Amino acid sequence: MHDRPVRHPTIKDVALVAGVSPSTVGRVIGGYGYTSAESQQRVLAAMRQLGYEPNAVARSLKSKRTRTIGYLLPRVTNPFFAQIAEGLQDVASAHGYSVILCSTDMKMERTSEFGRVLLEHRVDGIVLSLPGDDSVFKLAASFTDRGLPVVVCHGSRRIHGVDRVISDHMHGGYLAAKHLINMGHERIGVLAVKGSTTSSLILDGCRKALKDAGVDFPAQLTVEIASFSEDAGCSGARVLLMRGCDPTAIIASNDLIALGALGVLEEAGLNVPADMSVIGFDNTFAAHTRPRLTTIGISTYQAGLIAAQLLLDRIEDNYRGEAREVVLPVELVVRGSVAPPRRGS
Amino acid sequence: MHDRPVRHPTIKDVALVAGVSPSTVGRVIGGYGYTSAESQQRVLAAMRQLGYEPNAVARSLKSKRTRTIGYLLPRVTNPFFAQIAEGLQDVASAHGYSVILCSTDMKMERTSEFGRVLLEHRVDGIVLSLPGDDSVFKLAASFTDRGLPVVVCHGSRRIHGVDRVISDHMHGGYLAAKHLINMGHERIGVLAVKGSTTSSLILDGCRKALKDAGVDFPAQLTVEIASFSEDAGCSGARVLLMRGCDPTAIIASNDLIALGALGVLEEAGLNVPADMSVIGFDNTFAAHTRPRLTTIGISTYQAGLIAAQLLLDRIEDNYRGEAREVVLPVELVVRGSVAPPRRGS
DNA sequence: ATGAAAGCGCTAACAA
DNA sequence: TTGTTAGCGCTTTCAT
Repeated sequence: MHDRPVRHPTIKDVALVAGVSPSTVGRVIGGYGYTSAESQQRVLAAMRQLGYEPNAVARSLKSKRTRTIGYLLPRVTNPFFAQIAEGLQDVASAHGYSVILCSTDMKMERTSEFGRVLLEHRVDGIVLSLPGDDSVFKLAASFTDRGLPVVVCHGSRRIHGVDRVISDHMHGGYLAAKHLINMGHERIGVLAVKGSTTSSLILDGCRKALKDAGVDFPAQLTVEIASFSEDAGCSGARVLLMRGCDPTAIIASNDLIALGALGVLEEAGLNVPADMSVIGFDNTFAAHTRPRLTTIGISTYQAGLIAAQLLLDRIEDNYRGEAREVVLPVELVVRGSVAPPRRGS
Repeated sequence: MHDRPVRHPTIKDVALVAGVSPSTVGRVIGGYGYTSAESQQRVLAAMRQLGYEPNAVARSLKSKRTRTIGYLLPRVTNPFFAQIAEGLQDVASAHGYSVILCSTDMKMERTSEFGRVLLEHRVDGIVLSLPGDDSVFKLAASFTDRGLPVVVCHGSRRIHGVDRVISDHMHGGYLAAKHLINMGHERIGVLAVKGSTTSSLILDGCRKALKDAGVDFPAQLTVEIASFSEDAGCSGARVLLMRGCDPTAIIASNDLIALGALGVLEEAGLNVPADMSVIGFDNTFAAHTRPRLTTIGISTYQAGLIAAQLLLDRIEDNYRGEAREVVLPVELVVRGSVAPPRRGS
């Protein structure tokens, strides 16, 4: 119980036990240089006997590489980012890298604090999934200035000189609107998050689909909401219902928002999809709602994998060209929240 | 663009610019020993001028503390663990610690690999949220053997000499069953995960409530399922329906399982809660389903906070006594998936 | 109040 | 093939 930290055996201890010099031990462990079969056996035996674990800290000090990457995100509890994190981590650990989690809770102060810590820890690279306000640019600069590779994975706008993985949100918006139009809808409300690049791309997509179909899209049908949250979805849906523009369908900027809308519609005595169709976005919660949400599927896990890959390319110096941009395809996932509009409405 | 890693300024560079010795710079940064106001000013100015960031790696090598903790969990994409992670990280970062995320995907091999990496990285402590099979004991021992503090946060059984934070699952089972009994239910099916301590505690709680009420609880009403997943919930619900024991309510071992059951019931043409009541467990998805799930609320975020606190106590040597166990209270969260059983059924 | 110097554990250039 | 040595950036003891 009262076992105070046992000193870890060092390369020197191993050398002593094996009866060779520390550098020979180093060579065996590192697998470089020449070592006789005999030395190898003895070193290996000594390592096992002592339970030797190489000290990554000392190694990093020497090599100036920590085999550690930082992931800055709004909140891990949002499945969208958790899935990215999972992807990141899978690739990272397959390459012997560890991931430091930095869930910023969208607080500016915490974010820059995390930035400082990551810098001090001398991480080898950073993945960013943060909303695209100006502070992100400064943050990213604080990394790139020091030659640290950065990859943006969803969230912010393009940052000069930084690799980026995103999804084709505009096409997502297009697909959603198209689907509704095909079902016969003509008055489609959109819940868009104010200041969000993602939302404005979705809107662009919707506009294109509506224009292609020759359907009108008055400004009234777009409601600006404060955030990508269920609460914001509630308020947004209420506003939309009260505007009197009489929509027969709603496109939300993410599933959480759609969830809020679903609740409000239920309260209002409207049946989904009979009285009102709803389309979500991102496919995080869509399978779990009732009715199940028709939504736009985003390959978040995949995005995480690719982001890690791009980052490792830079870290291991396998790529040093211009900033790359990977745009992942999205897909319409049809479930049960869309139906043709009621006749005469 | 082609900015290859710029060398970080060191304490020596700062010393040179400030016109003092490296040790003086060290004293100013570390805030120990004596330094004249004048030196302080010059050092601070030099630091700012050079954009100096202390090197945590070098610091750790010297101090033998990395201010880093590891979190081993099954999957970040499970909100239950994501919430714990969030809590952990909040406390950790408030104390200047970073969290290394180790999402094991429940693969034994990956788990021990992560263990090795954490050991090599010389983390100061470890939080474990892993299922309680025998491998966890070995894993935990590999840490404690080296004097590394470990805290278990949900998941496994008690590990000798290791602090632990859990929730009162048994009482949760009791509350769930009691609630159903109060509504008039007498044949309550339980979906229990095979080999899970949590599930067996929930079962114990149910048994107690049923016994208190003098209600029979034949073995048939308990279905063993393979995992805490939606799929397992589906299969479990199907089995339960086919057994002919005619339950009027179901208690699931977590919300995800309940979700699966909800789907199966819907397919079977059964209305929830009119034809069948359902109670979830853990309150991760409950608010988002339709009907909204009545469930047992677990304070996961809180658990993360406390786990981090216990761990930091050990790390900073503020506590060195016997293993502690914190049992968090649970609560019944009433939503819309429970109603009295149909008359005559 | 400040500087010089040793050493944390490892790597790597050089010597033997 | 192996050993010796210097040094990564920082902390800290010991002199000054």
